[in-house]
Amino acid sequence: MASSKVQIESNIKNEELINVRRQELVNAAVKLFVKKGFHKTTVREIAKEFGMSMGALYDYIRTKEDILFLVCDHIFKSVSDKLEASIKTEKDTKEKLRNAIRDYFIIIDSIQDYTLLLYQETKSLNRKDRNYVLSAEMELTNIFEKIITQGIKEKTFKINKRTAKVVANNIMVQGQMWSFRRWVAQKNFSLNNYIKIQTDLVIDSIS
Amino acid sequence: MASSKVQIESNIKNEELINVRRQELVNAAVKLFVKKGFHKTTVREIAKEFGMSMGALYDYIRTKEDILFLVCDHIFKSVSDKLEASIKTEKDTKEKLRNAIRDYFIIIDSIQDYTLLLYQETKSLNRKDRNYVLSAEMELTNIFEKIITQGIKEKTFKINKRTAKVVANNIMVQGQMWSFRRWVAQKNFSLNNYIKIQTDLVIDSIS
Amino acid sequence: MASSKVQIESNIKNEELINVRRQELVNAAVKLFVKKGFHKTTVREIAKEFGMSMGALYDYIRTKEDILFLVCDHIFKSVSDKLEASIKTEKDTKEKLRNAIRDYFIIIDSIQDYTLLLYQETKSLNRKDRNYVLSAEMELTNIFEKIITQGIKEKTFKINKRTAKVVANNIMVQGQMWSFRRWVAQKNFSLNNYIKIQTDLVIDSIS
Amino acid sequence: MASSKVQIESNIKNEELINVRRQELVNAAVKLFVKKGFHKTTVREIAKEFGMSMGALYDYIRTKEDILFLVCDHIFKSVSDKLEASIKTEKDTKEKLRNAIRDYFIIIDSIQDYTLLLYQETKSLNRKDRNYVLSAEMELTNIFEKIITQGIKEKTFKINKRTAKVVANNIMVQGQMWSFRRWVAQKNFSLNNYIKIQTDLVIDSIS
DNA sequence: TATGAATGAGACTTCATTCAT
DNA sequence: TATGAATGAAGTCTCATTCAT
Repeated sequence: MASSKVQIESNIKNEELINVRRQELVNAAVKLFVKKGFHKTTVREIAKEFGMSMGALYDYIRTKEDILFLVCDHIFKSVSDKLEASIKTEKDTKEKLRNAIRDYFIIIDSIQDYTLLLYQETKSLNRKDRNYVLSAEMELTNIFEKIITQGIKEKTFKINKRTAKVVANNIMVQGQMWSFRRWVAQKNFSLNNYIKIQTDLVIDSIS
Repeated sequence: MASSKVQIESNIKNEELINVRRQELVNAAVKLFVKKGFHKTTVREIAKEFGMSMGALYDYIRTKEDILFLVCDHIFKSVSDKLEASIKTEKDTKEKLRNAIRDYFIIIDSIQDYTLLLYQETKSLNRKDRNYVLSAEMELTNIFEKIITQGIKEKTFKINKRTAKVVANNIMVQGQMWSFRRWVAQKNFSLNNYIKIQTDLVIDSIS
Repeated sequence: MASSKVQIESNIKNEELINVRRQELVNAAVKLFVKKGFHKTTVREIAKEFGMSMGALYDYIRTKEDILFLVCDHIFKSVSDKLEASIKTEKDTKEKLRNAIRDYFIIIDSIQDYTLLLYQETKSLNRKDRNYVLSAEMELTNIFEKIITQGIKEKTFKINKRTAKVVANNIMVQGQMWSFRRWVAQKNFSLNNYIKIQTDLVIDSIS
Repeated sequence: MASSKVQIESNIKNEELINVRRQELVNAAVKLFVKKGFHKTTVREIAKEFGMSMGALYDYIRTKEDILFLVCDHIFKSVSDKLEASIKTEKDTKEKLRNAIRDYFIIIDSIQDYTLLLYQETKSLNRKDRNYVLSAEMELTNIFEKIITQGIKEKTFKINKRTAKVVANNIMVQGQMWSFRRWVAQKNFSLNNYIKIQTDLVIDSIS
């Protein structure tokens, strides 16, 4: 997996404790960020949800922005881990793509609040952290691109390589669309429905 | 056009003056919002860019959020007006869809900073204003949906009506993708290139 | 006099108001700094003594350190203005030096709390501001050095130029001593007494 | 020697351990205080430099201020011990004064950072500790006063007793001047130079 | 005796909004 | 109608000190 070790400084020496507490912190923060957005959530609220004092919270991070980064990193890893696991299966390429799309959409659906958060607050990160998140996103996109490229080699898909890149990106945003256009997508379709329609459209457009 | 008259209260009686000033205000604000985001832009900065005092600014709005709404409304109307104009031409349906997609993508490209802004800051609006913007967005989507639906009737497109809705939404987000995934889209493709690839994919998937 | 215009940014546009308010601010701050020192005085306390809200206070300065600088600048100017005025009189050189020492010591005595403050808190300034204050101090020292140097030329004083520099500095610190060693100086001597003794010692050592 | 036993409470029973550790503590703290000043140095930093945990540190002191007191006390004793040792020699009085001044200036020079610290941070001590340091300072001054007084009795020096007190204090501050006006003193003179000039001035003024 | 995670009060600073002029 | 000084609540972050282990 990606996992270039996140480096956020901490006053705490016990590394294991850092990991445990940061996980708790992410859980606390995500709940609030989803509800109110990053800017309207105060550190005090996060500390309260975190169940510790403000001082203790700041033993695990340096700035409020660090919390957002931890959250973004966590969300990305959730998707990434699950998707990579699902890819491992042996299937013919077209089937593999169908499955990848399906699994990806299901993952997105299961964490849709997070997805929304990820795409709305990324811009609040500093340059370095934002780049980290973007490159993480790109890794995900590459998974789809690779499958399609393989299909091209096998003559399963009749598009060129550049188009493959566009299609891979389309799949990504169509997944995200399920979250951030939920007012139209989820009002009109069941998840299975939506998956079937989108998958067919994609396959049709490249076969 | 859409334009259910925006209702933001003002101290000023002269309606024409209100409109002129608000347009200036939008221009000032948009520049700053694009650069720094809504939350990190201060009202003082807006007033300065606006070229008036804080007091004067507050004669035209009630809260900072009102400014965001004016901006969002303005952006949406820009897109909407231009797109509706482009639709008016008499062509066969497939050509009409191609043209609509092309024009839409070109509009998006010409105001890509605004697009980004629209999709990142909408959540900072209050419920009422957010719904207004969302419904405006839906109107736009409907333009594409209608063309496709007509194509279905004419047997030009061989998909069903429900799929038409998905395709229309896909077109919308693929246009937006040009802005908010610019780091990959615009790095790899020219606008014309991108338009051609996406249009072909769409047409292929529904023909 | 010195008065290289102090440049501290302000939100306020009316320059005269800035000057008036900053003078009030200095008066408020000095009282507290003298009593509790710079670090132990809170901005809130200063605002209260200042008689305005914290927000208003921060319209006239940028950081707490700016307040310290304004105070230091004000103290220095008080001494400098008064001393330069006293030098203007026409007298023979030895008498001129006696008078300058006397006036300087009297000034120091009249603002001894400030003197103490100046020499204890200067280090809390940033590099630029500290240098400004130090060079202001040096200007003062130069006044004495010049008188002595003139006496040397006139053969009134029989020391060399390098020693003159030391003597000028000695006069400076002996004046300051009246403040920061007050527990011994002021316990044992009246101001007039102290002035006479120190002046005689200086004159004796260079005549 | 002076050394009215310093009384700072400790959790530790083993007195010898206390002394050893406190000496280490002083060494750690002095380095930081000199660099950043008392207020800007955190207890955490001291503990780190000290090489122990925060808890351990607090076994040897009660408050942060205690550390400052230990440091001040240590500095004073360094000067005091060395100076008293140098006085013991048998010489005629004038020579004895010359030697005492020389030795004092040399000591000051060797610990000039400490000197600076002592005179800038003393005010941060509580009343009791501050008085202790001041009286320690006075003991030092007395050394000079006694030599001069003896010279008066022997008719070597032709000033009165009250003036002797002033001269003794002048010597003290002229030594300190070498540190806290170093930007002018040490830029223009070598230590030997400075000592010679100041000593001659003093001797001339009282002979 | 030693560790270091945790506390919590309080510090500095910002900024949307108001209102006397 | 316009100005801009003033408000004051709230935000982020720090740090001396404690205490369970």
